[in-house]
Amino acid sequence: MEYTVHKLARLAGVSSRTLRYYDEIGILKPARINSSGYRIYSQAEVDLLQQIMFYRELGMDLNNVKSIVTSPSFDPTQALLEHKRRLLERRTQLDVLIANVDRSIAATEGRCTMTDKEKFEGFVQQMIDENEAKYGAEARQKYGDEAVDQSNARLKGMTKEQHDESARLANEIETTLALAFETGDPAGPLAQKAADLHRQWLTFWWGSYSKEGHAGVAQMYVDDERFTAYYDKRQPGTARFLRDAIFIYTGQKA
Amino acid sequence: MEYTVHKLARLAGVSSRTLRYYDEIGILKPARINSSGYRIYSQAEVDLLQQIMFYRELGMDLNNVKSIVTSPSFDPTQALLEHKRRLLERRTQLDVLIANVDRSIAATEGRCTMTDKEKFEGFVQQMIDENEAKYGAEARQKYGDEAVDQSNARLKGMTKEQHDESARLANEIETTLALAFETGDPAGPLAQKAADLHRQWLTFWWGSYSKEGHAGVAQMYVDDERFTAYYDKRQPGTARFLRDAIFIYTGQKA
DNA sequence: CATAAACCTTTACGTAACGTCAATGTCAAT
DNA sequence: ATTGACATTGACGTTACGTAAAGGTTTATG
Repeated sequence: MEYTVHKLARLAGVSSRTLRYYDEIGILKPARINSSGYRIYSQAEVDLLQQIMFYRELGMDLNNVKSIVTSPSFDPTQALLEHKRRLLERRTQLDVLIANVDRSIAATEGRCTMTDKEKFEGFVQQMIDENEAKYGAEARQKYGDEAVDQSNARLKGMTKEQHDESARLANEIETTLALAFETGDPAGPLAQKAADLHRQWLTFWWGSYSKEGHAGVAQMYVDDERFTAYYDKRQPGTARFLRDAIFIYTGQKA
Repeated sequence: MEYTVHKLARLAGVSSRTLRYYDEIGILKPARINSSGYRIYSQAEVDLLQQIMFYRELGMDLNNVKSIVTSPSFDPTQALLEHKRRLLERRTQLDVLIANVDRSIAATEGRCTMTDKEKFEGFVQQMIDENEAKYGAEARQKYGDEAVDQSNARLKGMTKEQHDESARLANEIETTLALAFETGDPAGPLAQKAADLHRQWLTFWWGSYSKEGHAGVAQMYVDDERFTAYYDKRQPGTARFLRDAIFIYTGQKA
């Protein structure tokens, strides 16, 4: 199937100006130009436009999108998986916002009180998202393939049950950690429970366990922006808090 | 509690430039200016900023936001209820996008085909949103309460409808599954129909769908005695049969 | 066959919501 | 007393298009 600008624009729900602009900045060029100078798009361009729109939906600026989709190592399928991960993240952020608005409604009715900080929960995420959009591409380029390969290899070796178990653990870590963070005490029972869950989770992936390795990973959560972003996505400072808790758990000096 | 620009900015996760701009365009003026010309914000401004940020999150432009929040008939509590409605809408749209990306992944793996139109499902909504943002404020001012009431009714109706739909699906799964079990063939059309119904049912509850999740649940039906008991209550072996059918449906190896 | 409607083209200026200097003043703490 | 972190007001820059102008092409219709 071939499309002119307007046809493709209507299909995708964007303006023809947008497509011309995308051509201008070299992010989406038509398959060919016909004898009258009209832009003609075909299958590959339809799929690429979809990819671009996923990135845009997730708030990435066109410059970044361009550097990703024009990269020779761009893998559409991997990108789709990444889109899905980001969309799910976005949905949990939306849930935080919805919880926020719920509490705000309750507050106006005097059914509860909110601190000023709580009034902006779920919005702050934006900053992190933008940060990810800015540095994410670069980080992917740095660690990308290596990390992907590694995790894929592990994944193949795991049975589905193991996979489920690890997912369950990861989930429990997240919720326990969120609760522990509220207490503010990395030595407290909740934080130590989170650390222990994290040990279990790690043992899954490594097949073995060592206190040194555990502490090392914990430190990495603070040093490596990718992990920091992941753990801090709900509450900034969570990565650091987890590291502190794990240091105490492993008996490491902080 | 009183805030300077920077303090309030950090609290809300925006830049101080943004707050100065909001002052400039008259959308959020500080409570007062101190003797050195500093902007000082207090409680009312914190709450108003939250409102503004909800509108912004939903894609409304500042001009519209201004005309709403500066209107003498602006009702913060009503606005919060409206925010919630819009956020929930936004979430269902996100779910459409997630379903889209799921199908797109399946398509790249050759597990299904997609029309070009389907590739942009969930994006198109944007246009409607923007349209709503443009003319919504005006319409609300004109029809305000009536529209709100209507949408509230729709929400209530929707949830009941959804509830009914899921019950209907569950019922259909049970009968189809019973018939399919008679055939003894988990790859047959009846069993596959049951698997598909089960997918629909699952999508209802999860808001999204993934093969892995589907297969995981299927395995759980066999592993967890509570579920096994439920599905086997009529015919022992039904849980296992359903799992096999779903594994075939999702293309999983049994 | 003409002609209007509905496309397409490039060029170019406009806009929203800030980001980012620059030049300057204020405040708290060492 | 000075340093560093804050504040102020301009003012120009940027992104991702919108919008209009001036014109060529295609297609449907009288």
